[in-house]
Amino acid sequence: MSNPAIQELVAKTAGINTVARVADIGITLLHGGDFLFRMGDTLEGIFLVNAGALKLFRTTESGDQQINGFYTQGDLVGLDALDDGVSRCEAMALDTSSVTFISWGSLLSGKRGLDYRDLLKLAGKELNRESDLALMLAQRSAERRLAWFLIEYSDRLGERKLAVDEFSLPMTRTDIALYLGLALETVCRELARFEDMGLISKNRRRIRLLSIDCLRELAEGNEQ
Amino acid sequence: MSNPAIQELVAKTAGINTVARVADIGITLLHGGDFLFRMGDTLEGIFLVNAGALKLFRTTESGDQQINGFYTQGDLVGLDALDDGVSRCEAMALDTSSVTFISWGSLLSGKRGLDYRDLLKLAGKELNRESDLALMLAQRSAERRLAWFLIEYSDRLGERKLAVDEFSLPMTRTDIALYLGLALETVCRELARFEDMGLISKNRRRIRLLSIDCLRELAEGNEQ
DNA sequence: CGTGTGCTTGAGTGAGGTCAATACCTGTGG
DNA sequence: CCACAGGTATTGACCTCACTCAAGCACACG
Repeated sequence: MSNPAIQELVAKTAGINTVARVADIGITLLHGGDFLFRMGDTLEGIFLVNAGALKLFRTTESGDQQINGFYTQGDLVGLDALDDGVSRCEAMALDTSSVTFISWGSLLSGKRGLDYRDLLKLAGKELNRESDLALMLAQRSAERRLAWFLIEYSDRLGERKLAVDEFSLPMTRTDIALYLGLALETVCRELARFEDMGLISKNRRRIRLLSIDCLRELAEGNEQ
Repeated sequence: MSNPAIQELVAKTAGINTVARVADIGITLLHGGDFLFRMGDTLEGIFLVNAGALKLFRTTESGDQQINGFYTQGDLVGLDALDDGVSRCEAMALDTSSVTFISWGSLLSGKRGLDYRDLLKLAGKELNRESDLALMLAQRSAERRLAWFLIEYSDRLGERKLAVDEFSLPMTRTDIALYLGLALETVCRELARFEDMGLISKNRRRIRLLSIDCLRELAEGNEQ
């Protein structure tokens, strides 16, 4: 998140994550499995993730779920209710997480140094993110999808100045599979293949990228 | 060209169809295959589609393209540049089409009775649309994707008070395939199967939906 | 008329899904 | 400290659906 106003906001709220809910500043603490909001909820603002990780997903009538994205520190969640104020998604904590609620009013009052232009930019970023996901899902190869997933995750860590080549994934293999539109077994197998090829090493959620360049090539669909 | 609305439009704008953009009225006339904008173009506003049809797509480095959506009369195109003003997509006319350019300034000046809230709502709508697409692409079944495509197209015609059960598709089978992440042959075969099942009748681009309810069931993933 | 572009249909194949068995890791209670 | 349970991850065997390659058809246009 390159916006300095948001960076400042993250900095200000760092370290308050032991309080369950601090009404005056709008901080909420969630545990793994807790919902931040459900489908059909009316959202009066957006949530800034201070720590932890959330997944945003939709459930179809036939019961299967599609994960729209994973959100970690510095990300803003809740833009999907921009249309009519009602969320069509559910947001669930993957882990112990802390989020700050920011009402539309407060966001646009100028007190935070943000205006509707920034909000529009954020919406544009989110739009591009969804569009990227759709682009990827339309490519069939499981290898490519998974390489893309790892690279995207790594890149987003890089934006936060965290290590890009070694990290712990906050989500289960099932979540990855739902995100990428694959079977969970395929995710396991593909990861195992990457390990055999010397591209990564892994131990459960702990991942080390041994050849980011090569993974990036795979993600972009270039042969070799 | 049998569509009377388009014929009228062509008559009205006769003689200016070699001009890429008529600045004073902001109307652009496009022919099938013309680009409205390309990847990397800076967009100073959005485009309202008056008539015809456009496809919005992205091309990857490896050359394959993913179609993000089809836009017809009443749709707004160009929100994908909301982030930094630069489009990551290409917009191409599928057919003889007319679009009106609306600059950000003019859009937000209030002259058109719109403000940034409306724009945010539009962005939200677009976000949901992309999200729907991603949701669908993550479902593997070709049958379901195609049923969803037909229903979505029909619903959008309904929003414009047009016939929902009989229409001409403006795009080729290849475009449908790229949109849905399928092979073009699969699109043909699946359509043929729908015809065998008595759900539709078709003749090239001309489609008649014989059982919308049944198609909707298929699209939503409910069995039978 | 031929030629091009888009559409349809067939045959064969392989990537990825499904089902099933096993291993691993963490927490709980005896 | 060990036994057990439940959630998570891995691996194997099998099979299906959709992709690829290929050929033929239909319509539009010069």
